[in-house]
Amino acid sequence: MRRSQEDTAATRARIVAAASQLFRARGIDATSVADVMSAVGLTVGGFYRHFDSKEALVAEAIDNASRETTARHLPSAGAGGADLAALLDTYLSDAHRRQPGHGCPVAALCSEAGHAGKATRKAFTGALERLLASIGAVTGTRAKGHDRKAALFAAFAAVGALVLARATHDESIAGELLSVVRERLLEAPTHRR
Amino acid sequence: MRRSQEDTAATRARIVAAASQLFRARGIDATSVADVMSAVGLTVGGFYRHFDSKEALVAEAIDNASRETTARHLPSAGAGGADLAALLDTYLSDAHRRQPGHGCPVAALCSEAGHAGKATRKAFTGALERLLASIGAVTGTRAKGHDRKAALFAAFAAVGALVLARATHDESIAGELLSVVRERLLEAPTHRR
DNA sequence: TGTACATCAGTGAACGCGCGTTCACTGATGTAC
DNA sequence: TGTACATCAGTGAACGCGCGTTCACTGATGTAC
Repeated sequence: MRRSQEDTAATRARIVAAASQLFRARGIDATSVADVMSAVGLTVGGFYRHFDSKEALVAEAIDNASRETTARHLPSAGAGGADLAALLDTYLSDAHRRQPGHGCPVAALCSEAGHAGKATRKAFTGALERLLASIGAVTGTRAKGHDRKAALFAAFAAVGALVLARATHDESIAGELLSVVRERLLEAPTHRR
Repeated sequence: MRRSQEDTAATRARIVAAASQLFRARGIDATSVADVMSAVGLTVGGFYRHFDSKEALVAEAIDNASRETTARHLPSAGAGGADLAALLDTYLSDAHRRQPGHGCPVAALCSEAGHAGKATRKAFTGALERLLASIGAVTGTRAKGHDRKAALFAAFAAVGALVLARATHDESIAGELLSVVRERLLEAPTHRR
């Protein structure tokens, strides 16, 4: 039966939110359209009233996750008060490692997105650009040369360590990877205030 | 028809080699058993004379790729003559970025392996341990504290940058990621001889 | 060394299954008068 | 404001397809005597 415009918009948003979480947590291929719809309490058939294809949902889910996590990790972006070390510490937290479904989509989908379709890759590239822009916002847009490179270097190490820590299901290795990057950030702070 | 023992062993090795390349290049899910077998010039049916399941092949293919790339990147491992900067420079080369099928399996499968079965995750963890051991071999097994952490940090940054560079199909971003890490390695060498 | 037979690598077709997508249908919502 | 009708969100079943795996069969290889 037909629903009101508000209900329709709300349902669409719930589909994107559920997809966004499931894709990050279980992977894109491993999550079916039926999985997403039943997570929202609906049946598969209705999906195509909201999206043209699964890939359209994937692209929107990645974009949504990217905006959401950026806003969460950079509450004061632009104000210049953000701290790279603090941001990376959140990024490298056990909570982030254990809950990929609520975390950075770039880390969650990095090796899978490359094998996907054009729309998915485009959305992933957008998410990556937003991540790099976040580093820029934290180090200051005027920071160039060594400062900015050091910040990017630290960010890559953080993403790399998080991804590898998640991929191995050996808790001791996972813990070591993250703590090495954390300690290194404390030992040699990579940005100056 | 039955084949000689040598032929059988050779066929098995060719299956592993083809699988190893295809899984890294296209992804595990995106590569079917039929794809692998036809790459070797055989039909699907014969596959199960060599392996119990697709996952058994995946595990062996990851292990094979790991040993192969480690041997290639660390020809003088143990002799103490290897150079971390040189190793990372090879790792960050355009050739490595463009040919994931012949490169590091850890970088190629990092976000996909975590969603796979137990045997796959075990093989991936083994490959990761071998990668970390390589860093240890290059920095010297006796190196502890800051030196070793700096080396691991650099390695994570290299893996992270490579994976992200491959995931985006924006050539300019991809190139920037790798060059930032390369420059950073030259600016502030992360290991002492 | 020669012979008879069991083994088994590889073929090609078939299997059940889950996937993305489509479709006829229902009935509340939105719109035109 | 009220009425008649077009719209369309959601259902539930069906579709074609590709997947991993199985199986009867073939014929060269390996083995027992």
